[in-house]
Amino acid sequence: MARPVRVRFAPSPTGPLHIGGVRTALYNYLFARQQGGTMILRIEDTDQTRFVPGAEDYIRRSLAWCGIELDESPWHGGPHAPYRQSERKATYQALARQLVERGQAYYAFDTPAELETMRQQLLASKAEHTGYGSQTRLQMKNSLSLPATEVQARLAAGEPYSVRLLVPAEGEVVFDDLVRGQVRVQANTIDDKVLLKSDGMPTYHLANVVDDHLMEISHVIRGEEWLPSAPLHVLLYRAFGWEATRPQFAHLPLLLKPEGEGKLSKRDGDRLGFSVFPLAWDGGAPAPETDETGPDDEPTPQPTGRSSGFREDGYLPAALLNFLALLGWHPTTDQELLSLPEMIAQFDLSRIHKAGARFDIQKAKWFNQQYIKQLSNEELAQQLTPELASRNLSLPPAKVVAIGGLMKERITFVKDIVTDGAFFFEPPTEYDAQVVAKKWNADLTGYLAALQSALATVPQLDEATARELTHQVAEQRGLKPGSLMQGLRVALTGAPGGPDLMGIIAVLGQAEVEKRLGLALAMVPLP
RNA sequence: GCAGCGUUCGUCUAGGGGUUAGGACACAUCCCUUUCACGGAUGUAACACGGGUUCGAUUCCCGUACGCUGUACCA
Repeated sequence: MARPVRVRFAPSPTGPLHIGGVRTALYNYLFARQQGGTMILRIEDTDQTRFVPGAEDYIRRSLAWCGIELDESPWHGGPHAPYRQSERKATYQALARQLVERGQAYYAFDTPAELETMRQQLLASKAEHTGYGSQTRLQMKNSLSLPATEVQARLAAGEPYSVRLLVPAEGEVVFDDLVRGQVRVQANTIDDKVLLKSDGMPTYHLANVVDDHLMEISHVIRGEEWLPSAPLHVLLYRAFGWEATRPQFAHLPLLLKPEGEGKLSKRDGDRLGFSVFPLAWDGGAPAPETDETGPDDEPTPQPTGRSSGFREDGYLPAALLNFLALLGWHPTTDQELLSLPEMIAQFDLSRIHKAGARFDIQKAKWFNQQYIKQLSNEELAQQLTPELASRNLSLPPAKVVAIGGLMKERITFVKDIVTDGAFFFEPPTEYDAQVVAKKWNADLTGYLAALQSALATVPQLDEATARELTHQVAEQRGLKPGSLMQGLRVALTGAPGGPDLMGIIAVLGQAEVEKRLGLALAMVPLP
């Protein structure tokens, strides 16, 4: 029982890594780090027809961006290399053969067309069991139903065959899931699943069980979509005689659509305007999503091959991880802002929720806002600089830092500074109509004009002198500063609200303030 | 259809035989701010339904409904 914790994240390179996959990877990582265990990444690329170039590298870059570190992987290597299933083919074949020899599995010669025909017949006859199993296997073409000589002949002739698991006709499969507790299933409801495909590649079931065993995986933490096949996997461990070291299962709740029914899909992101991928993806057409090919589904729109990602949308990796971690798990306290080390310290498989979690992008935004607020002005400036550069805006570093400080508490994404704080970079093109109507009178224009000429009297315009000057000029004219400030703000920025006015003036600088005052004055519609 | 899993505010969730059922997002109001935001305070809002067990059930059991996942030589 006290065996070293070894967990794995095992994605298929069939397209960009889904955000649900990121959460699965995160939970594995949290558990591994907390237990002082090992985090392994294995590429499950046994379906050559769904292989997408670039997907594997996308997975690597995504996890790296998130800060999910791997101890063993195709890229890091490790004691159980290779970590790509396509490179482990011989192992699966040998083990599958072993199973056949021991009578735990058998050869099947049915063609896909024959299987389909049989399925239709069984469905039509309303048979109790429609799968390929104890009730039906003797009606099929396999080494159980065919004479041994014919089996040998077919094999010798090089006829394509698959290997299927011989599932016991009776009995119950029982196992403990760390999230769901005891799960029990009647063996006769489990199909004789294909283990080895006729192309010589293993199916997920075989490769997964074999690799988890060989790689000494202690805990299988994966999505709930695998729960129905877990009993089959238990049977496989049993057939191999690996029950004693079988990993413990933990099946995670699914990430659901924000509205409506079903798993979160790429379409939801497109429709509702958010990403479901960590990084932007432009590596060609993603493989069709398997969760969208059901017969009742509306036709899947042709994927554009291009999707935005959380990174490009402006999310900080720490915020994304925090948001994701709480979708299905909750610490013992009410604390919601959790750093990675805090999550590692508090993570607990037994506190994972059982029901699926709807994906609410609102909350993700809130997390991002919180994490931006925690950034120092310098850190924020560092993030802001490339954002500015991409829009051909350039400012002295000190001003970028100042702008960051001014805007930090009023943005959700760093790039919001460019839009919400556009006035930092160029004069307003229009002035808030309400304020103009209410506040732009002779008092104000006189004040603005006086302020404009007074600007030259101060050596430099920092926040303190700005405050001094703006108030002084008002008092000289017998006016209360308070009544003038919003007018001044609109004259300078065009907007009725925003960050501290004196801070804005300081960033703008003497020359720019004078220029904008002139601009505003020229606009004032006075009789 | 069959199998498995699930069901606490609109959403993420805490809790658990006796609670004013707690927190967060969102929403609303107020305070702070001569602005806006941040922050603070307050408010609206939930135990799917029906039986049982029990002095007492949202909590335990059974059933129903609903939902999800699976039911591929995809993962």
